[in-house]
Amino acid sequence: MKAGVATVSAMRYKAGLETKDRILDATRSLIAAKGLEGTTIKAICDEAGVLPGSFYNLFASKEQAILTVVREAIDAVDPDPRGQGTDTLDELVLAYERFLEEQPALARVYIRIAVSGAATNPELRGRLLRHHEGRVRRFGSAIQRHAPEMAEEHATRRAETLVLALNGIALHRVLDPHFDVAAHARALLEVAATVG
Amino acid sequence: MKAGVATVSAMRYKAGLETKDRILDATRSLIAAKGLEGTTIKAICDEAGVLPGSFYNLFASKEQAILTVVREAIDAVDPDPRGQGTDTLDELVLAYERFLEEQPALARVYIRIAVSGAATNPELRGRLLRHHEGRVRRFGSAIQRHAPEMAEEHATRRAETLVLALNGIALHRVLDPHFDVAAHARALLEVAATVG
DNA sequence: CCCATATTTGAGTGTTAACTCTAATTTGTG
DNA sequence: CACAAATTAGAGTTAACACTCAAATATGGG
Repeated sequence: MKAGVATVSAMRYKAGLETKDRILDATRSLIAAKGLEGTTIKAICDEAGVLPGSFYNLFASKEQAILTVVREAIDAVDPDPRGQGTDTLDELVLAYERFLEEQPALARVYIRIAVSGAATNPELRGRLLRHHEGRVRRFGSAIQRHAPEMAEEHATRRAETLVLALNGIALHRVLDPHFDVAAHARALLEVAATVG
Repeated sequence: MKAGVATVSAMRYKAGLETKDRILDATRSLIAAKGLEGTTIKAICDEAGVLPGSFYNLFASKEQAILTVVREAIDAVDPDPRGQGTDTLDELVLAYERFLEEQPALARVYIRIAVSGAATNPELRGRLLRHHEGRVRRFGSAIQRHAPEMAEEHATRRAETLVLALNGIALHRVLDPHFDVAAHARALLEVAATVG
């Protein structure tokens, strides 16, 4: 019955599953709104309408709840990581643009964790770097599909530049919620597509 | 003799000035290395070789010390904000590249604060946004100087895309200290310069 | 070298953080 | 509907946090 450090409930009843969802919802919106510093157990429990005892019945630690939300955010950046060879560059950029527009909380979590959490958690940093590399590969092959005459090395470099620029847009969105993500994503796409 | 909330020393002796420098050095490197969460009074004092009483003799609060370092970081991003009409685009990009390479601690402070501190401190967010706008203007006029036939609106948009992309590079540098900033800054410049 | 004042010391304050524990309650199943 | 297990309640523990203060010491102008 013991499962590592703390005993976490097996969640056989639906009440537990609903509570877990409420806690994750609260954690997600708190990280997005206040950052990691403002995301305390008390704040999470207040927002979720739950007491600390219930929290620790479902999560071994505060970090575990946060990491669950972070993994969710990382997964949400790419809509379909398995389909590796069909997306066009336009589709990839548009997908990221939609992610930023439609899931702003997750997008903010992604950026916040990239700069805050990665400093103290090496495993998380590795995960983010691997995720970045995967994204560059996808963008690179989309570029090569669009312009087959381009050398692979050149395409990869251009892909990385593009991904970094998109992250710059996401970063600025954290600072300025009114920032027009769509317009800038398209401006970026225009630049990237024009150059031979 | 009272100066607001707490009484901060007048710093007439050089001992106090040296201590203040050590505290600011410690604060800067701690924010860069561990983020805001890891930057505690105890950590600052240990690193600076000082006791809490000395800290509060020189700073009214922890926030004041952090804001001092943050202002320093914001100022360091632009080498000469007054010279408004002589820099070329190459020089502006190169200057940012050098800032990232030569003052990595300040660069990390800048990025960390942009996503962490700006959430809770509206005044800081406003300052960062104004700073961003100023940078976009400088980049925009450099572009127009280089390509006078370009419409101002178009130049401004391209400038903003470029600044955002550079911030994306700085963001990635926080994640990966081995990241080749120079190569990517130049790749970006190449793309921006090629397009008519 | 005096002495007003700047600076440092270091123990101490109150608060809040994460987390624990036992008892009470709710849930679904045989 | 009974009962075993899951879930919740809520007070309590421990540690770390930002910050204070009175006493001791160092500084440098006169």
